[in-house]
Amino acid sequence: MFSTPTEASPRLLRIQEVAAETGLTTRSIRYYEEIGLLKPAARSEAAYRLYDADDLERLRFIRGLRDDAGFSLAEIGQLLEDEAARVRIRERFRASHDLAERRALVSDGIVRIDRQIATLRGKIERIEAMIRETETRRAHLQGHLAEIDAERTSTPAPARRGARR
Amino acid sequence: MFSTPTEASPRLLRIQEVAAETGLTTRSIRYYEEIGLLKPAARSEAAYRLYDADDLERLRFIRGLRDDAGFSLAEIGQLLEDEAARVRIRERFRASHDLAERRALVSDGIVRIDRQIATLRGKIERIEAMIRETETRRAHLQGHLAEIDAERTSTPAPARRGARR
DNA sequence: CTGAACCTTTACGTAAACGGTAAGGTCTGG
DNA sequence: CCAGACCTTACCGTTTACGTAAAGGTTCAG
Repeated sequence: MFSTPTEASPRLLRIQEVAAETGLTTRSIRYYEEIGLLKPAARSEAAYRLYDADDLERLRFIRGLRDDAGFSLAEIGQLLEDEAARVRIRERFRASHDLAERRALVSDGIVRIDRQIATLRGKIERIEAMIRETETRRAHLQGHLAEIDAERTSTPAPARRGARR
Repeated sequence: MFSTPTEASPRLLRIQEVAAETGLTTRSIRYYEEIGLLKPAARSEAAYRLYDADDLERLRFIRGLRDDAGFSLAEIGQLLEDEAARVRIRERFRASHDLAERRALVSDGIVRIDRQIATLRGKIERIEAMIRETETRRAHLQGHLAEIDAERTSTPAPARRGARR
């Protein structure tokens, strides 16, 4: 998001390279642009989409949220917030030589990242709650098993008609 | 899944009550049946779907997997495996008075639950990996911030033209 | 015994998240 | 200079996970 302007842009990738790099399809990448998840850093003279390292990172993050965390693209949009805002912020940062403003922009970025982390932690907690419930069911079955075993040791033969010792 | 036959079925619920109880819609519940996620424990004389406590539990679990964990219904189907198998197992359990067979069936149930827990843990690990990556990005921004602050203290005035001390 | 509130199946509609293809412009090696 | 491999927009098709409505049977309180 915030690359210092002293480090000149190393290289811009075209969509197919980005697809190979991120494991997404070109179609998905264009679709994500369509629904406002990200805009390529630039367009070539011939209107080719050109992506920078920030875009790559963002796309990998999107992919993780989709595949690993199981968020819908709508949720991802909320998590990453408005792409328009991102573009504005990025441009303001690159344009600004005012250290105070830069500091504020970077500081803001940290706040947003913290929100993302909190959201991910929330998801983990929900899944952990499910695990606890599942473990309760497991314990229940364990108890059941013990019960059966008790009955078996007291009446080891294939006992017909409930003999409780 | 394994309710002892001595405890008589307390009550069977119709689809709308189940919907209220689980927070699903009747449509979803019927749809889950359609794609083989669960079959109601019984049908009334008039072919009304009738659900027991096991079904409720399963539906709540499905809902958790869908909403909290973000699994697709296909993935949920795999996780819970074939509903046909579930029905078979349930019936074999209810029919069997052979303690050895019962024990085996219950024991099998525990194995399946353990697999479910492992899958959920896997999901948590993937999300934790994402958190770690996000924290790396956060650290990067933090560094950037410190850098700016260093520059600001060395040249407190709105310094034009990079003065590194 | 009737009407309101359930239920059934069947079927068509829809939003999300893409896949595929057409029609055309661009770029690069031989 | 041109073939092959890129890229563009545009549009239609598909799967998933339901929503919604139609046409009819069931249940129960009054």
